[in-house]
Amino acid sequence: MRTANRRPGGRSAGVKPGGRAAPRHETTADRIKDYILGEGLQPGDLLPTEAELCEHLGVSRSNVREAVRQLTTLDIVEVRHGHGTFVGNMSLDALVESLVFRGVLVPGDDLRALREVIDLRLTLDLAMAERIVDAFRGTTNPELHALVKEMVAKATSGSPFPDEDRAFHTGLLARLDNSLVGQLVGAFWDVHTAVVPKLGVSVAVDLERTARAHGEMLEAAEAGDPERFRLAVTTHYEPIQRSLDERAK
Amino acid sequence: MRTANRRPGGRSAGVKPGGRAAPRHETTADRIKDYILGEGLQPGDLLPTEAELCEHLGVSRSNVREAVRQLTTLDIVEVRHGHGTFVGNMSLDALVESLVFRGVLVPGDDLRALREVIDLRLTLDLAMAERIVDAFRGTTNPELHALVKEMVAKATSGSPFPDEDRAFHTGLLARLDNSLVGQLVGAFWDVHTAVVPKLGVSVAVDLERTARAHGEMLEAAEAGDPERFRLAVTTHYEPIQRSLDERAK
DNA sequence: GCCGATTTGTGCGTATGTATG
DNA sequence: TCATACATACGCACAAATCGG
Repeated sequence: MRTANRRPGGRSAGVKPGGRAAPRHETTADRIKDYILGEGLQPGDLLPTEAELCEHLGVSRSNVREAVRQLTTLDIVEVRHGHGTFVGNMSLDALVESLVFRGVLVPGDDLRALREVIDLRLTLDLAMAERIVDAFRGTTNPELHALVKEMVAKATSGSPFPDEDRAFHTGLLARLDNSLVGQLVGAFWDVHTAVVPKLGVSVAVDLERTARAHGEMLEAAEAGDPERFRLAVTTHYEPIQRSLDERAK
Repeated sequence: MRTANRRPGGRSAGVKPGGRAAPRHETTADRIKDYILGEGLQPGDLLPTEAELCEHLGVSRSNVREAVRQLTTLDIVEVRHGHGTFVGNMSLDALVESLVFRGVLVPGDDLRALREVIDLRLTLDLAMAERIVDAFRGTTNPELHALVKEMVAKATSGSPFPDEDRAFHTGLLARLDNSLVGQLVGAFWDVHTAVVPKLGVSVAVDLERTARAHGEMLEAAEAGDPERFRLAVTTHYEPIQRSLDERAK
């Protein structure tokens, strides 16, 4: 089922072909986006104050505030209290927040959304295996090895290592010519870490095995062996998937 | 005109451990989300009016409106003018809008974001090949065949077929046990169709070849042949990818 | 088809907290 | 410390849209 009449890309004019009227704050948001594009502003650049935007766009403060709020949600703009409004970094935080809420909303199967997210991470890691090993073949990556070492150390002491885990996976995908994949996987990882505590479930995993699988992935990539890399990826996801499967039934 | 101005003598919530203050509308949005979860509301259910939310949450209407605007952007709630506020259908429209804007923002390489999106669609279609053919093996799917027929007919007459194309791909992935994949691919498709006109590029593709590749994908899936399916997928994306590569040069 | 009740959309004035100089 | 600029927040009045009688 698809959302019938929605206009994801936005529109500069106030009406759409169907004849339906668009709320003013929607068009105001689009006009602010057009302003950013027209001025060629980049992430971090300063935007006009709300008052200036009101005058420039000919709308009220309430209107620009709601438009700015919408753009803030999408990380297209970023507001700092008492300082000003800036162009945002275009992160995928909106996707994260959306998926997190859906993950805790689904009533019947609490873990379905979480399983789907992890399944998608596994799928992408496997699908990118060739490209990753091609990018890492014959290279040395001290920063990634340091992350693995840190993860192993924390695993042996029984403490989790969420930050290193995320940095490792995004570090692997950062070498690709497709930056969207890395950002998506990072977003899915954020969904994972945000949903788990909200569900009140303790997903116990084999920390040491997970940590060592990271090292195996990195070595396989540097050795240029796609098959070994895929095997390490599968091993890496085994603990968390088994933990979820046990809880599901 | 002094009216009841609540004094924040005791802040109930709104401060984060770091000491930094959290904007009120952020906490208001979270409280609305908590209300939805607490009441067990499902997509389409009616929410209290803005006035009732103001009273219930103890904040002003402006604040409620900004919070609702944020939730509207994420498709967590849906507002209908003069009717009411409802729980949204949790689509990935926010992701679409975010990616579309980023796609047109990148200054140097206009088509990079578009190429990444299409590359990701291709990757997901290929990665899901086994599961798709497993789901379709030995089945008959008149509605998908009808879509293919429609696409071929439009292709021979020289007209594009965006709606049928999208419906076909999401229809294939709808059979999977992972609904997130289908929604993601649909979102990427929307990004594609929204970005192309904004960039002012006419991505000329071989319509007939694309249309026939859809039929080949469906038949391969029904025949239970993953390799044939993957080949059809690759053929399907060839025209658009070549068109993009030529433009990128 | 009109009317009125309900609900969201918009504009405006004002007060407050915060960062900068 | 004070002054200025700005974002944040509140409250009200009116406009526009929707639905039911």
